[in-house]
Amino acid sequence: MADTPHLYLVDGSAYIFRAYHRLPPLTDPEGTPVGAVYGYTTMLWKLADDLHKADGPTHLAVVLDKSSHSFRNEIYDQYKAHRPDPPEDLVPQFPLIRHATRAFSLPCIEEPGVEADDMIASYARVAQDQGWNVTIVSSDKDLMQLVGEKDGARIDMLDTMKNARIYIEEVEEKFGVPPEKVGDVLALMGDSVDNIPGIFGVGPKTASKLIAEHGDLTAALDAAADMKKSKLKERLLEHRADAEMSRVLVTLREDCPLPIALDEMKLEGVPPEPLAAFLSKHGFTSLLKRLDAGTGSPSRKTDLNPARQDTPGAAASSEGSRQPLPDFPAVDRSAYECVQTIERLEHWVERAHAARLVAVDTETSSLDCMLCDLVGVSLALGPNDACYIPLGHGGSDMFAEKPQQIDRAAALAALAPMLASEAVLKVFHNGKYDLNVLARNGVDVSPIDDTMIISFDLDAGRQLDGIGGGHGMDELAERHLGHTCLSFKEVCGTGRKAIPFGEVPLDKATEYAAEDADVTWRLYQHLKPRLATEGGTKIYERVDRPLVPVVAQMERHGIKVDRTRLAKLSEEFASETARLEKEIHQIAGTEFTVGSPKQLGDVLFDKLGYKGGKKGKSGQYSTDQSVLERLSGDGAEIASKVLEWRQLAKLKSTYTDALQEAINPETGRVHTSYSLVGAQTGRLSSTDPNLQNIPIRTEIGRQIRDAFVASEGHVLLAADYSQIELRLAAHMADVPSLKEAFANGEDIHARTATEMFGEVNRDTRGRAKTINFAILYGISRWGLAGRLGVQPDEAQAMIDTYFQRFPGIQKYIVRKLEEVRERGYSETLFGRKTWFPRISSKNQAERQGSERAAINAPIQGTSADIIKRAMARMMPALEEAGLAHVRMLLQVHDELVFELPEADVDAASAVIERVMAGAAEPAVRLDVPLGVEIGTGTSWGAAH
DNA sequence: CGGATCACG
DNA sequence: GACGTACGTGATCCGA
Repeated sequence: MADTPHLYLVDGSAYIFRAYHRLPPLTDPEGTPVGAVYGYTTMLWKLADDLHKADGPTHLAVVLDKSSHSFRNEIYDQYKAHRPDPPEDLVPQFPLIRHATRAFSLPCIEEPGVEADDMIASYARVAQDQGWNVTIVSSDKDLMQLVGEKDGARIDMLDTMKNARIYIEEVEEKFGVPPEKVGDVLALMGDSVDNIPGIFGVGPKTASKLIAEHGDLTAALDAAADMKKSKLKERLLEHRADAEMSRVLVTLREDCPLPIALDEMKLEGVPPEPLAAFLSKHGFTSLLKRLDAGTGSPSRKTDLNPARQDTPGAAASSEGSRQPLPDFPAVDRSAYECVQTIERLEHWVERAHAARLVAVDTETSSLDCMLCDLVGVSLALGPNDACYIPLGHGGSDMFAEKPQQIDRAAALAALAPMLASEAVLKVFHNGKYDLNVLARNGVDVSPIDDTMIISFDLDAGRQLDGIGGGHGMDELAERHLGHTCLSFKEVCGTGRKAIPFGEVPLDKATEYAAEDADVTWRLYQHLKPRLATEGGTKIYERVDRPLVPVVAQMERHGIKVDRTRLAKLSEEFASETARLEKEIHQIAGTEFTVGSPKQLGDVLFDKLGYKGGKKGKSGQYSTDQSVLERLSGDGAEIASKVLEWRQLAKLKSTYTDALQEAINPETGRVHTSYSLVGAQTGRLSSTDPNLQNIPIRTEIGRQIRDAFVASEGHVLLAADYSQIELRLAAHMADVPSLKEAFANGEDIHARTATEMFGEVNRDTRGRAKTINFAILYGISRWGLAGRLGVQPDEAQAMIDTYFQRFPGIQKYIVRKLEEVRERGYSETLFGRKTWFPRISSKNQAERQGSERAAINAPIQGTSADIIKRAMARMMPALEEAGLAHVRMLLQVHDELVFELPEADVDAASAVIERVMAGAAEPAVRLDVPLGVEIGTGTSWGAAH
């Protein structure tokens, strides 16, 4: 219905509180905190920009809380009584919210003595009664009471942070009752933030159950009398009055006087001048750019900007730390050159030498850099000053004429000296990929910089909800340059219609490929200076940058696997799983898919009637290992058979089958791909295939390690850091007794057991080990209790003892958390930052999760830094010792795997041990020695 | 495509 | 007995 008006009511006050806690603390050029305001501004922009879109606003108003006093205080003097003062750096942002609203020329409603919720309810109802649709921009649970439809006019809600519409189903999902009953549920459960009492001891679960069962609040309270004796019954009876008063407090007033008329909320367009002034005053440069670049302002009839997909969080986080941008012209793809003659190529190479800095990108026939063919190379020397050199286009149709392009070998020969020249810096985005492709084509590249890694070293962890915090080029272009890159899909299509890049016509290919180089060049100009101003230089230059060529080479080496052995294992696993499956079906008395947790749960707990089935939030019984082990312990034979089936099925599909598939036909080896930006803490991650999770913990799984073998005449050497994270914890938290234990080469878990329990035996050592790990991961009494199989208060006593024996640990945890809360990030000993945007979240689970991660990150991250430094130094050290032929193949977080001639084992072991043990120095002097354990064998399994 | 499960440090 | 319980990853399967 195009002509049905659609009113958007923005709950401004609630938004800024939420934005404040979810966005990083930014300041504008004058030093005023503006993080929440930035989020607010981007939200208004997006809303205003949706004018004329389906379901977008035709009318819009912002509603703010003017004062905290309302009719509710008359009813209940404790209403909102214990609310803490807003944080110091949020206070100056309140007036700015008004300024921002005015800058968009939007009406802003605030009435003394009336809460925003009531005002929103009143406007929503009036509009709905006129037949308008209404969207309330908020996620406040109180407002969910309003959701629904009347005479075809609909009220819904929009949570802009989650970009989610909230309609009847969503409300029912949250409360278990329809919107009109939400008030009854709220009245029972109360609200600690607003200090609404509800009924003590009743939370959302119980509340919604009671209302769903009895219909409404009064009925539920009445029913209490007939309940059987329980705590709940007592409480319902005793606190009935509280609940009834709460019911009034949570009821929204829908009859507030309306200060402005609905018609005045009509959204027609946003005049650009006041908005520009506001954006510029507060340093919101990316928005300002969009305003200038677009057709003027948001919500003009032409859709203003294609580059509007970043979330407030992501945009804000970079906005706040942004350098003033050199004034680059907008990307103009028509400016790019397609280089088709050797003369033109030589011209570009010459210019690259003169510029001494060139952004480079390669295009290939597939995403696997160990299998693909090189299809073209692009270069960029400045904004819009970029070219594409096609080298492998056409050819799928043998009869069609290939487009004109330089002979690949000739072109690479022309490029190679420049790519290898120490005098020309080559900038890539994810250079490891390009390095591998070029190396496979006989071209070495050095020196290089990498914008993906720079972004990671600056902004790891800064994203919220995994949105907008990645380090991919398209994402960074949006975030930092306000530019939308041509997508690969647009160029190559998708699904069955997809074509390889080599079949893309040259004009389109040039636009896509040269743009990538151009954007890389621009990102480099933007990100590189930030390293210096934001303290990222050390970690980038000393740790991550040198690692790129090293890891690239490891990937190219690959590792040999014994295909025959894997195939044999696959067969064994297959026949065993088949046998087990039959037995399982027999016991169950029905054929079902054993691999389906859902079906399995129904069989175990419904059909066979086993007790203790717990359903998770998906409404499905949990059938994980711990559950099955319990059932098996209780004598359920089917459970132990399923466990065995699962283990074998997992090993077969994930390892023995998949690893055979992963053997590269050209090299006969398996080449994983390491991500240098995969883990927030700075660890590497491994994919396609993941070689960092090859089984070792069970005997049957360990057979898979035996299939990783050395080539003829060689052995594999595995070098492990022993207990590196605990050693680092001892150093970083400065715990004398632990440091001493490591210095003396003691068994650290035994030492902990002595300190904690007074004696060492298998039991106390095991407990001590669990506690040691619990400390590294951030601890809760419940978590520890679960692991140790004791009661939470007993676990708490152990934690207390631990902290008493090692007071440095507790001080360290407190200090680190304070630091992260204040600065927003944690730091490793080598200066690697990990950001924790949720560290002060109001959501307890979210906040505590961040706290645990923040305690762990410096330790896990420092360990990652150390092994990375060892890796970067390893080959030069081996070469110096005349061991250049030793090949470093794998890294598994605290382990390095090498392949070498058997005769060199002793010499190489000495070098490897020395490099690994000394990897922290000289940058960091550790108070504990780094222990390294080395083993060798013809297989990886044997090397342990 | 998300959830459940399970492999590793 | 409200909330949800250890940190960091990636691959596979099922089922909507």
